[in-house]
Amino acid sequence: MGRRWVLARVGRWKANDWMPDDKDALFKVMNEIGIIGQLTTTLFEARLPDGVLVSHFSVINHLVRLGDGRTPLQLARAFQVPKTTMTHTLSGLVKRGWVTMAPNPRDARSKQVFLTDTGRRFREEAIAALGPDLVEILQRLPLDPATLLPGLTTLRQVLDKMRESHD
Amino acid sequence: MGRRWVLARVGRWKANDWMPDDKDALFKVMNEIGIIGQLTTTLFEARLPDGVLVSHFSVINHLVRLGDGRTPLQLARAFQVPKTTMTHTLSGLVKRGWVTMAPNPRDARSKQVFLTDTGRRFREEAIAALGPDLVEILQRLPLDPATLLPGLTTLRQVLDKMRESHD
DNA sequence: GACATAAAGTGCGACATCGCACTATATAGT
DNA sequence: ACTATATAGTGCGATGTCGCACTTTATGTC
Repeated sequence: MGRRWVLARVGRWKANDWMPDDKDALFKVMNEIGIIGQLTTTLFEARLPDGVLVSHFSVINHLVRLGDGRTPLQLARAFQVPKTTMTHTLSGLVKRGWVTMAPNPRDARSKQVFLTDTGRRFREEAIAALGPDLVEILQRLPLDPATLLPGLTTLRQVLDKMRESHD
Repeated sequence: MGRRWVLARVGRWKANDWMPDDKDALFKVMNEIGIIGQLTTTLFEARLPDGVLVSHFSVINHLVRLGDGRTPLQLARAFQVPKTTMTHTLSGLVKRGWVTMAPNPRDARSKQVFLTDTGRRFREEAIAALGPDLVEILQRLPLDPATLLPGLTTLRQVLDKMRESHD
């Protein structure tokens, strides 16, 4: 189990004691996002079968939505993880019978990843298992999550672009 | 190095093919948040000295802001990590000379964590090193980050409350 | 005060992440 | 075609995260 740190757990900063307002606000936003991401991962992972990680679900989900037959490297790039990490994650999926690996007829260096029926079923069940939590959050949340989406998407796109232009 | 997965890297879902609108929106929000958290961690860690993690900065920052003399367990709770993880993180801080550990005079089972001058200086430098990135993000971001803050804070509070009431 | 129970910290082992280096294959330049 | 370079995948080792169990000390009960 890797993961789970955040810039600084525990909210509330005295604004402006070391940063101008806008930098301070951005830092706080990133901080809150880190915490929420941490809590979300923990929450979701608690709903998955023992030993199954968000990484496993994410890959299966990706294959269901965008189509299987992808190569491991394509998946590694899609998730922005090193290819060694993807090798490891895929080996777990193979072990559980959720995907199969086949040689890529177009390129003998490469492989293709295919979903199995069991794999698709795992995704359905994981989504169903998460449902009640989403409902509970929605019940407690005094705002429409859709209102947050545009701003977050914009922020993500900015960060993505920066990553591209920097490395 | 632990962590770094997100519900599903790669944006764009066909809305509504498996979830009602509001659940779908919430899922997307959590997804974006996971990705942003991942990118933020990577970005910040690239600005820290080699081998220094966000966890190290977070603990030092916490001690500077809320005062040192805390016990390891208090810190573990503040960051929502197991106490073994905090032991490990603190040992790294001691090794680098950024904190010292002293027996707690109030409770012989326990210790207290104190900042050193070097530790405070590390924090200053880390913040300074992150500054240019924050500026660049602000320049590229076509919105005021402060507008995102209330919604995110609300969402975090809801998730925090749920965690309390569930375990 | 003696004793059961709880709490603080840590050693250890399991496992995830990821950099490095290596093999096998593809592609480019001549 | 031949050779140099680049790319796909994986083994290995280092390190972070975290559950379990253990030691030491505190607290609560009689």
